[in-house]
This record gives sequence, structure tokens and C-alpha cells, in this order.
Amino acid sequence: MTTPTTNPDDTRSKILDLAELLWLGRGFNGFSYQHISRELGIKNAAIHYHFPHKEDLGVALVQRYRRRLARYIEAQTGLDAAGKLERFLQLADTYYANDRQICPSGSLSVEFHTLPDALRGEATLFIQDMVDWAVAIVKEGKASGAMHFSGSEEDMAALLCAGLQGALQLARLAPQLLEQSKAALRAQLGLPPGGPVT
Amino acid sequence: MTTPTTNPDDTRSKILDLAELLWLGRGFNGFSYQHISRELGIKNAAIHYHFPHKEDLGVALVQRYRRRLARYIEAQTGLDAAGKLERFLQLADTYYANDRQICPSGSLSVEFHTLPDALRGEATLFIQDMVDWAVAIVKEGKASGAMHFSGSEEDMAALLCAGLQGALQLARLAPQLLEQSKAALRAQLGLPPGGPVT
DNA sequence: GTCTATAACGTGATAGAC
DNA sequence: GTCTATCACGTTATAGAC
Repeated sequence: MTTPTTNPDDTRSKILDLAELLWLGRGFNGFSYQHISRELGIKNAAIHYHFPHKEDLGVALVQRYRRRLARYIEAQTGLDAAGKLERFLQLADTYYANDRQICPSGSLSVEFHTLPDALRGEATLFIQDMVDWAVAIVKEGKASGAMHFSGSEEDMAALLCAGLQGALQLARLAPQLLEQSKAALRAQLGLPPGGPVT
Repeated sequence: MTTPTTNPDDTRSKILDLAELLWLGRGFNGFSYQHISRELGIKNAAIHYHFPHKEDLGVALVQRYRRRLARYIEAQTGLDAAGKLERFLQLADTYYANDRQICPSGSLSVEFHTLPDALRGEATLFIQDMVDWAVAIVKEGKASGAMHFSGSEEDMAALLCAGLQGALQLARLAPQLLEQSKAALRAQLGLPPGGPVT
């Protein structure tokens, strides 16, 4: 999930890789084609060849990310619910370790009102992916007896998504909030403090 | 907490009021002096008179907001812990009802890496205010027996801040997530589903 | 597929008149 | 305290040569 996927030698992939870094570090409105062209040693127009409008780049970023997420989820088929939850929480750690990036859903939702139409559509699909994943984990956990909590699975899954997204953002200003929020989520799910391995 | 405070007739206050709307609707990088001058029927230069740099406007916005929040918190002195929690959760509803705004901490943390220095400093102070408030509510709730949950008060308070911030953002793309997250927070705090009045 | 060159525009910002 | 006028710059985007 951490490493981008396509051939790192072709320019299109290099653009996507760098754009993703900038996107999650600075927001979609926080980077320009100049940031990319300067860093890659190519010209502005070369990026426009691959992605005529910035909207096209944004859509490609979200679509590529959704495909990666689907593979990430699929790779967890063998794990139990507690293990799957740790993978979910791990995502946040990975972002944070990577120059304190935030998660895609955070950028997309905060900037939503300023995003081009097509990107808003992709964003909505992506958020649905995330929520579905959280619901599946929590339902499996409750059904298997590994997790126990009050309230519905859907509510708990919503808090899981929202809490992790918010914690990752707040960690930029108050780093301890990420670990604290994760600990609270584990506790509220009836899981041991350090995750299944501790 | 919803309504700005200073004299609505002088230009400086009008600028701040409108800028706050734009800030929480589109992010700090999502609005310009033109947005404000056009809407207020004044010129770009008039805003620069009151706030020479956009950084100055941002600092003024956060400082004013912190003062309002302090009064909002102080006004709850008579309430019990459950009542104070509802006031905390209510903030999110107010934002959402107001053109699906997000909370200041959300904007400040997501855009953090692109903000001018002075604004980053104010942002850090503001987040500390929020977290302190959440910790106080949760501690009082646990001490009085009104709330019961596993894990530390600090962890729970972190999840409270992070969860509400994330839920408010995600509600732009999936509106049910706000109510669901709030319900989950109440449930995890050992409170009745609809808040103290239901 | 990448380049040069350039257009059209928005943005933050300032000088100086009133 | 607000205005006109203007600036320098960054941004998205396109045409056309190589």
C-alpha cells in the first residue's frame, strides 16, 4: 500500500508518484504543475500531455489509489478481524511516517467544495470504499467474538473512519493524538491495548 | 458560538465575518481577497488596509475564534458532564447546518504544511484549547460517574476531537457519517443514544 | 513524448490620490 | 478609511516545432 505500483521509469508514473506525495502533503489545491515539472526536470507542457487538465490528474490519482486500496484489502483475506483492524490502523502510521501526510479522504473531504466535478465524483466513490471496508472489519469482529462494543456496527465503523482521519490530521500539530486515538479505538472495540501481537 | 461578535457595521468586522465563512467552507487557501471585496462591494485595497497580508487576516480569524470558543466553554459552567459533551457535539451540527462547513481545526491541520508561520503558531494554540476542553469534559464525566469507558481519559478525549473533526469532513460526501459517529461516541462514553434529553 | 513560447487569468501586494 | 491604478508573480492551459 505504501509503494506506488506502475513502472517507475515512464514519465506518466513518475508524475503520478510525485503528485500523490504533494497531494497528501499539501492538499490538491496546494500543489501545481510547476512543483512537479521542476522536481522531475521536465517542462510544464509535458505534464499537460499526460494530463491535459489538473482535474484529469486528480481523477487518475484517486482511481489509482482506489485500485491500490482494493489490493491492500484483498491481501488481508487470511487475517482475523483484529489483524484486519491493525492493518486499517497501520495505514495512518504509514502516512504519518511519510512526512506527516494525511489520508486521501481527508484531503478530498476538506477541499471538497473547491474540487472540480469529476474529482468530487471519484472522491465519493473512494469514501464509500473506505466505509465499506471499516464496516466489514467491525462486523466480522463482532460476529467472531473478537470485538465487543455497544452501539451498531455501522456507527462504530463510522467512528473508526472519522477518528483515524481526524487523528492523522491533528497529529501534525499535536503528534501524541494519533497514538492516543488509536489506543481509544482499540479500547472501545474491546481489543487489547497494543494490538493483537502485544 | 454560531454568530460572530463584534460590531457588524464596521468594515473590519464584516471582512472577518465573511472571511470566516469562506475559510470554513473552502479552506484558508480556497479564498482570496477578491472573494471578499466582491461580496462586500469594496475594493481589494480596502482589505489590505485592515489586513496588510493574508497571514494577518488568518491570525485575526483564529484569535477571534479562540476568544469565542473560550466564552462558549465558560457559558457551560453550570452544566453537568453529559450536558457539556452535548455542547461539544452540537458544535459539529452547527457547522454542518451552515453550508456544510468544517471545523477550524480541520482546515488548519489539513492545510498546515502550506500555511504561513504565524498562522501555524495560532493553529497549534487553538488545537490545544480544543483538546484541553475535551479532556476536561471526559474527566469530569468519569469522575462524576456519568460516563464510563475503558482506556484513559486522555485517549478518549483524543478520539472525541479526532472523531468529530473527521466526521464533519466526511459528512460532505456521506452525510449519515456525522450522526453515526456522534452516536458511536455517546455509546463509547456510556451515555444514552440521543443525548441527555432523549 | 517532450520541447519553446506564449496566452489569459487570478492572486497577493503596494503607491499615492482623495 | 477607501479609492484608482498598477505590479510581479504563479497558475492553468494551448499552439506548434522537433
